[in-house]
Amino acid sequence: MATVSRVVNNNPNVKPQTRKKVYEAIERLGYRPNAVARGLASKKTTTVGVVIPDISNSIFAEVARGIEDIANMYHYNIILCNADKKKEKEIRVINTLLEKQVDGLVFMGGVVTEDHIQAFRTASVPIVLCATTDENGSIPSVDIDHEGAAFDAVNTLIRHGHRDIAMISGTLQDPANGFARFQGYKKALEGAGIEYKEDLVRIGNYRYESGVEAMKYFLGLKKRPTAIFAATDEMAIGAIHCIQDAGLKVPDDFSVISVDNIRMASMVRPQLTTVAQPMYDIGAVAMRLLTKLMKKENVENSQVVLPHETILRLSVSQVNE
Amino acid sequence: MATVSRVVNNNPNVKPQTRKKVYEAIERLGYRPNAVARGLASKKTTTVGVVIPDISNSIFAEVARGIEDIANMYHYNIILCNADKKKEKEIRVINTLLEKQVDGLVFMGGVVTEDHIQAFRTASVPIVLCATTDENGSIPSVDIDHEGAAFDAVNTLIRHGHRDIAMISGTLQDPANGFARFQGYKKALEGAGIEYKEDLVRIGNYRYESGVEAMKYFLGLKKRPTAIFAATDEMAIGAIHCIQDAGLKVPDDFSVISVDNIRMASMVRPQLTTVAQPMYDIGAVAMRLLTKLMKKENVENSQVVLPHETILRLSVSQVNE
DNA sequence: CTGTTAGCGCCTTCAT
DNA sequence: ATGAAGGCGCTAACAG
Repeated sequence: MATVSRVVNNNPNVKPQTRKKVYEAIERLGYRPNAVARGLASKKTTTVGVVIPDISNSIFAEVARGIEDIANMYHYNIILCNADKKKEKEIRVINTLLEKQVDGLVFMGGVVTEDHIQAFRTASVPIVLCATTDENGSIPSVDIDHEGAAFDAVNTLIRHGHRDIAMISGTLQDPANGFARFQGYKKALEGAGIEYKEDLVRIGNYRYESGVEAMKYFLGLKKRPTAIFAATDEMAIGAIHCIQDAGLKVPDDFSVISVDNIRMASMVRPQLTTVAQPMYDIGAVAMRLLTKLMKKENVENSQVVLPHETILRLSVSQVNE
Repeated sequence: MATVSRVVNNNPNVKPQTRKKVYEAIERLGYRPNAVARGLASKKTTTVGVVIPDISNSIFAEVARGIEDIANMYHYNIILCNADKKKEKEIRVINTLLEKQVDGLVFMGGVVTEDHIQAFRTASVPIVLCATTDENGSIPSVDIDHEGAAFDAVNTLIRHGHRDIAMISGTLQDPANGFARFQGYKKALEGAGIEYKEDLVRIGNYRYESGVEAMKYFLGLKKRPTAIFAATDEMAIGAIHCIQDAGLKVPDDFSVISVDNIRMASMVRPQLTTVAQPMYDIGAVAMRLLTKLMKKENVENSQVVLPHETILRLSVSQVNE
């Protein structure tokens, strides 16, 4: 019994011959170790929980791949739980995961509220935020500088001579993808001495359709903007199609730029100019950080901000006077 | 101790007053039940494992949503494991999931080989295949009729007067998305008395880029086809962009049709005509089937085939002579 | 309705 | 290098 345990756990204190015999018996009997019993006895499950806000969002899917590759590398299993963008469900899966005795948790995307912090606080295992942060930075996290990314996006518009720049924003309640990107927009305008006009901002929900809607509104303006900054690629693509469906052209009639660089960004015509966030790396770095935390290694910086990069493609052009 | 167990498990045999007291204590102590210990004692984990071949494929993501909604409805947790389209990894996660004592397993997408069947055979819990089937139909499954879907797609091309119809296929090793769809193509041609020509078929890998490549090849043909049938929407979209980048038009110069109906199909211009598979429903029905199996209810039909439907959009037109 | 008693299958000392 | 024994936290009979 104990010897079998040793063999299964690669404990060196087993005579090679015995080890071989055990393996044979395992094979013959079709023995499969019971991870539940093992977890109970050893108080470790070698699995980490990952809560993903929306499985059908390709950004999170890519982040998840990064998480997973690193997890596998360190021999952790991961159990992914979808939370459907619902706060209530997020809290629920966090608790479920904790009950399942995961050795660590990564919380992806999503707004981190006081209730989340509360749930995290009761956990006895390390937690890292991934592609999101909490406002007061008390929890280890890996993300990009959303405001900076937005700032850069709007600035490339400005450098192309645009001054009438509209924004399709996400909800301002969302500190990262929403509010921070909006702040970046405002600061870029301010930096260029361009007046901020409220009717050049529409709030969308990050998805394609809301990009279409917002653009319809801008097309209806008496004084149309010459460029559109969308908080996400999906909304930007919606805007592009709305423009095209109206018989106008990108970038001739409107330049459009956004933030994310999802796969689809290079699968539209014209290909989308956008500020890329390193999705895979965000996941990978977050998981790496978590492994350190789980091993109680001390980490110097637990609030990591990964660099973004502007990808020039074909949806932005010099403004034509 | 036992009483606490009763209240936590909603056993009715507890005086309401005692129940209340227990809840208070739970609250006060911040007690969180240990699902691992519970699983060991009760021999049930109320979780089902889901292996997803490729988390960044939106089809599987949508199927997963169907699985999840139904799982939640029946109070099962699900643990999603990505397998990266690698057979070896698929087998590994199946075993991991089984070691974790899941109460059931859904295996999504992917080719079901003899090795898979072998792994399934050692399981003592029910398994259902989802968006795939095994060749001899010995395992419960939920899928569409891939051959029929492809047949319908090619037929709508034929009804629009096309006779020079090329196909961008998946690998013929894949029985469902590959071989079956290819068979549907051939049968449709046959049914219309059109000769099958080998150089009108290219093998892709289901992804956008391979659609582009295949289309480049067709554009280079001395006698070009007038219509393209792609085995997946992604490849179809690649083909469309390849056509457009060559200065030609869809559907004026080429009609294109495919199978899947991913979200992106209506997010391209022209919007893609395609044969829709009910992704969410495939997941939902599979999970429902699994719940029945787990409860040992008897099911009449464990090989369910869901209907597909042709969605006419703008990428197919009458052939111009 | 509530408390007592065995395990669930494994890991981990402690002897041998 | 191996075996014996206790216990991980909970559920499931069984008494009372």
